[in-house]
Amino acid sequence: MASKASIPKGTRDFSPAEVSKRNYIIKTIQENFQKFGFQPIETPTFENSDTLMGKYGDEGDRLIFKILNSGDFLKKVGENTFSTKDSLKFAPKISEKALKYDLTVPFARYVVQHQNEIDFPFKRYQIQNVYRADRPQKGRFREFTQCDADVIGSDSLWQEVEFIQLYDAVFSNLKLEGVHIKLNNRKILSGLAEVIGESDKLIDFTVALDKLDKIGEEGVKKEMLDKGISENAIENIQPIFNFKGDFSEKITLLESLLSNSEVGQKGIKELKFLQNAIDAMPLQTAKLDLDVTLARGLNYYTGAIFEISAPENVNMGSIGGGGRYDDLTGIFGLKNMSGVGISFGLDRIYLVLEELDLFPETITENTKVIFINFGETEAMYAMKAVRALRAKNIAAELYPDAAKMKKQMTYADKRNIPYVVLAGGNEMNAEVYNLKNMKTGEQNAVNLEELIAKFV
RNA sequence: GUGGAUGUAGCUCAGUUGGUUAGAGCACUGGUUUGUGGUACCAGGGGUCGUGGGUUCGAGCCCCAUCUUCCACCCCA
Repeated sequence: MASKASIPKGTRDFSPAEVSKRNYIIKTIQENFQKFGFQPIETPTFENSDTLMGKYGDEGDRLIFKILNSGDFLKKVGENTFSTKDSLKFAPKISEKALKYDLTVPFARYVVQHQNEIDFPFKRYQIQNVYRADRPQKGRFREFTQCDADVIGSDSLWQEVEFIQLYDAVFSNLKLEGVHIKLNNRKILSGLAEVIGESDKLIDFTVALDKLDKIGEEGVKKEMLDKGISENAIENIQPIFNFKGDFSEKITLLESLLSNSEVGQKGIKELKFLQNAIDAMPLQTAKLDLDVTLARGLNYYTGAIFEISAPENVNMGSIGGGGRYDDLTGIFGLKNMSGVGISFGLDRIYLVLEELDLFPETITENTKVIFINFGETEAMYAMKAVRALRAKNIAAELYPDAAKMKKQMTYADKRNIPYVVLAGGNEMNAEVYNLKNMKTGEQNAVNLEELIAKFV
């Protein structure tokens, strides 16, 4: 029985127009990745479960798609495991593979596995789909595309500078103005936790702080109290709730706040380095912000943290993010490899460009000219011209059937094909082609040479 | 994983306190126009009202379950 045609929730089909638009974004990102010296790699769509499990925290484990083993896998499960009905214990017995959850962890695995073939520092980019068993929402899918660039094997802060410039270059090329590159540093967060004497609650502290723009000052304080952070400690960091001003003013404020924290001072030094570099080489369209409430990827980020927020007039969360991780490959047994990387969220950038109507108009235009089919001998005459045009790299096609003129014209119009050639008996005798501009309606007879010249 | 909305033609949506044969616009097909599309006019095709149960003489409308999509939380691109 034929089932109703459908796709799993959180996944999408892409129409020709959508693919064209996606390719436009991908091409822009890819060109810039290459311009900045990154080389492409690809990793499998699925990995061994133990490569992924435990790398993203408990929440992450829950969101990893697990792949059922092949064969009669239940036979291999012991009666004990079976009868306890404990999914956590049961799952690994029947599933040894999982869909990849992001590009960073598989990249770390790749680096460790191929360390002897890689020339460090290794600059790689990767544009692939990743999968999350999340509940879909606006701009949130279960299959989506990430575009990552990472450098591994260098702890130079110039890499951070380059990534800020890379973000700026891509969004400038896409004509997306008003993008904010939000910057923070794990060392600043550690410093803050340190000076209030709550270093052991760093994660709770930062996760709560991260919600400042969402639940407000009171909400954050309440969450901190709930997590066991003392009232006194919260008072000590009161200034960061009114953290206003430009980059320099914020740094000054942090300097006094973190004067007693060694790690905090280190974070400030890094921020200053980036600020100096960007001051000397200003960004084109993006804006660099210092945002101490930014706390993403704390499971592995150790230095800089980036997050890209869409222009304020669109309701979309972050459209990219990244950061510095000092020991990502350590979990796979390769120590002392500092890395830093960023990611572009293709699907969200798409939604933003769509909402702001920023896709170029010609993007869905592919075929430049279509030939009307008047019958077999006329089709042969047309096909010779089609072949000549294609030889010159011009996308041309012949309508396959000798259908009614109206139908063929409508087809050209719907396909957004800018030119139509009408060549019937009269034109054949005169050895010309009647070229019609679909936009202006203009029409004139040209010979084959002139026809080709129109398009090159 | 938690909470709240939603689903009627290919698409966007009407559909009265439950009452005959479920509508519109757009799209599609054909015609006005047998060598000219995008504008106009005429005609036509297309829906077991998400799915499965239930209440009722009678359900698109009420009840239950389930799925989809959307929104918020958690988390995140």
